[in-house]
Amino acid sequence: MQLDKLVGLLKTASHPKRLRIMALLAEFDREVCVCEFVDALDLPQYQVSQHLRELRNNNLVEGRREGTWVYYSLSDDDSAESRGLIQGIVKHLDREDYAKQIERLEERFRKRESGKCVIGYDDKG
Amino acid sequence: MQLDKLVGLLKTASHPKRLRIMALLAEFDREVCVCEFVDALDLPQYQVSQHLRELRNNNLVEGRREGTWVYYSLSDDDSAESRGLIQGIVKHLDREDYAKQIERLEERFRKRESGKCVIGYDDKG
DNA sequence: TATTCTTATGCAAATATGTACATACAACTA
DNA sequence: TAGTTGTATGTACATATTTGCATAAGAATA
Repeated sequence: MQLDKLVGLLKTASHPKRLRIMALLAEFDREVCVCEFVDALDLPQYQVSQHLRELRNNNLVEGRREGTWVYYSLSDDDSAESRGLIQGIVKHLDREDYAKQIERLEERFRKRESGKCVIGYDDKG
Repeated sequence: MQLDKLVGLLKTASHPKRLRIMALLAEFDREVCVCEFVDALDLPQYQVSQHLRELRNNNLVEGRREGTWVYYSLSDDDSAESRGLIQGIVKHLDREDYAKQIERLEERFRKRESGKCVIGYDDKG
């Protein structure tokens, strides 16, 4: 990987909220809806979108719109190499450190219907 | 690893100069003198010291003074876990991206006497 | 002690990043 | 078309990081 790209990846990953977003995506290896992140991470919607934009701009995640909802997953377009590195990084994160987030995300997954997200988020103001 | 610690590690690593310093340390798995870094990286001395301080503060490297000279190596005091992560990160760096630095460092190693650094650095102003 | 060499640090200016808010955009539904 | 809900973005402000420079501190040697 080129120096600049590796630096960009690390810089993007080195933020507590973004790291958790990536950890959740890696943990479940499954598409997650924006509103599910809002509830799981307990963040205002604009923050989730901002961090996802940052991750998108650095090719770490990709979004797929389905109607009103947008589902995110770890990027596939990008090299398998950077995906491997991401997995290698987030696996070092203590599970206790985001156990609550995992739990809340699972709770949200249970509320899906036919695998689709059907409810929004609690407004955090 | 705790969230904050992991974030700190990534943040510290996500700088082109520091990443190269760590890559060189990992590449040779050997103590490197400050003045050797100055020549290998072609950076002013104060910058090398500043980055090494940053790396030290985050427990990524440790310095050992021997007379006037100070030798740095990847931290051992710290958990083997973070050392493994560092190795995992720098191995993703294209060798071409710092081949020149490797070459210049090897050149400096050849100038050692009894394994000790005996010359200073070219002043970069 | 004075000098020289290697390394470290404090400070200020420039640059980048994070955060909050308002608001825009997109898609569905009535 | 208007209203509603989910998502995205632009802007402004606060905060952090980077950089360059001057200079200090540590250690050897004359």
